[in-house]
Amino acid sequence: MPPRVPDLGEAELETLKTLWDGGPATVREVRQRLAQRGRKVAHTTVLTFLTRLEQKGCVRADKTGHAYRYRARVSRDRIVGSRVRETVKQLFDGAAAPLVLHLMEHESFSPDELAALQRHIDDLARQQEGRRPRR
Amino acid sequence: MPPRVPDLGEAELETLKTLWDGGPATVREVRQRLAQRGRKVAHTTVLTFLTRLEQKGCVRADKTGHAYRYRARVSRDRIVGSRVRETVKQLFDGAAAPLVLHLMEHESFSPDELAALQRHIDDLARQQEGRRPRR
DNA sequence: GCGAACCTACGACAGATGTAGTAGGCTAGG
DNA sequence: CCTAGCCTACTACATCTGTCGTAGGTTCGC
Repeated sequence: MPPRVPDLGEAELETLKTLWDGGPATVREVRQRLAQRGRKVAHTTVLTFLTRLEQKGCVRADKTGHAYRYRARVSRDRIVGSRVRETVKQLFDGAAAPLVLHLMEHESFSPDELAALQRHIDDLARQQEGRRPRR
Repeated sequence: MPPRVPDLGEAELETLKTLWDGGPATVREVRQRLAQRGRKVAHTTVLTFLTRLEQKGCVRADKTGHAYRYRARVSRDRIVGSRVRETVKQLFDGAAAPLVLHLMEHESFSPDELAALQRHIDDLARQQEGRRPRR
């Protein structure tokens, strides 16, 4: 439904993540969260991030007390989905399967993760079988 | 081994792709290939892309005849690998499994692709079994 | 030998992004 | 009340990227 997911810079995304993970917060708080994640920037820099995110429609600012409190207006899923799609498009011509293969070949998985993936893929396969033969 | 994979802009990546896919080429040829992919830009723009890619160490220019011929110096795998890693890091804190799950839930796969993925994942699982129990 | 065609080196420029300083306003404690 | 602190609105600026135009050298056909 939402018209379009705007492009976000790396720092902007990082900022948004602090809101998804820690809930609504003031500039000061966001700054602390960013610092914990290793991004140590000036107070006004954080304000800039938040302001730009607001212009892009990704966060909302509510006056509470003396300071504004910012909260995410787009879900993590939406952003993640669009970024992943973007990557798939750029690197694999839009085909997801090659990316999955790539990941299976170049990244490592714990036994648990592997089992989960197996289960998931089996489910997908079953769904498809159930749909195709059509009786 | 290579020190580092430099950051590439979207257009730069697109340009590199034409070299991977079609082999070494002149500015003129690269321009045509880009046009076919829907990116219609001026001759000098392509030259700029190629020049920047050269500065970043991604392509090499050989004087052949009157015009330079550019060829990729980094493999597609290296670039793809680093981009994927980057994405995984930014969106999933570096864990590949969640991305695979995400893809399985939000993207679609043909029966063939599904089968291939299944095979692949089973292989991985088998490998792990064989390594863990140790006899 | 000349002009047309082509080639590359530079310089430019706008927009996006990361980063920060300044200035002026509001708040709360004394 | 008045001051010390905190808050936000602006402005600024460097870099990176995508896009070109101009200018000057090279080549090739005639």
